[in-house]
Amino acid sequence: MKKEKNQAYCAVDFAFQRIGGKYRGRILWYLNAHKVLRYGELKRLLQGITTKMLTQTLRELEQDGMVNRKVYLEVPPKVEYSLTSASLELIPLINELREWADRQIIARTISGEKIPC
Amino acid sequence: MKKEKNQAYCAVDFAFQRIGGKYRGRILWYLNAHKVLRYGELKRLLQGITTKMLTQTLRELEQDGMVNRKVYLEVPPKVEYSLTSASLELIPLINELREWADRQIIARTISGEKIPC
DNA sequence: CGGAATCCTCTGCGATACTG
DNA sequence: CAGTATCGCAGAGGATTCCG
Repeated sequence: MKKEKNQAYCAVDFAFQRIGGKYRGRILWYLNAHKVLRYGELKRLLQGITTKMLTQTLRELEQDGMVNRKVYLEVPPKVEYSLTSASLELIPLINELREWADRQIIARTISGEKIPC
Repeated sequence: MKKEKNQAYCAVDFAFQRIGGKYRGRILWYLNAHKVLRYGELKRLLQGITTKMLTQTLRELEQDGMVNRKVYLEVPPKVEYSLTSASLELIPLINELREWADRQIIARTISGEKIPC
């Protein structure tokens, strides 16, 4: 049976369905920073992600029109991922989210916490 | 054992941990639109949410410094929720996310889909 | 009115092994 | 290299009942 993403109740939900989840945000972020990334490069950047989750997340992003997947018919195989026009529009927003988060983290880091990356 | 929110790997993750999840986005959005909402008003707006999830999500948002919780010592009880300075900074971003989503939805609605709210 | 307490289901995600 | 295929679990989220 096909997995149906349950209907969003409103636009806010629709947006979060597309950028939420454990890795989506970072994948989009890395793809923007590097413009084009191969599967293995993404895997290295995402440090510790399993092939299952990476593949699954990339396929979902692709279905949502958030990434382009370009397959080169070579041996060994080569697949490149990049942002689409839709996800590119999102980058400035994700960047602002990141800056907001940075400010929050700094405000709390007086007590010692530190967050890498 | 206390539930520890696992450390964010980067600022992008930190942000999504605070606004992700099934209801957080809409709760923040509604709180902004109405400025102040009582527990029951939120419950009505969120249509179908259980008391468990609403209470739990509100408590997490409170711990994260994303909402204020004001208890009135009356009978019957009265509790009001509102945004904090931290979450207020997020509103313009959420609004842009919403507008982005609207554009995506319209682009797909040629095929008939419709999303309320 | 604004929850708390249980119990239960489902699924996001991880670990591991295999492949064209 | 870029995946696919299984198995398994913890935790997100739901349904229901009770309470000051």
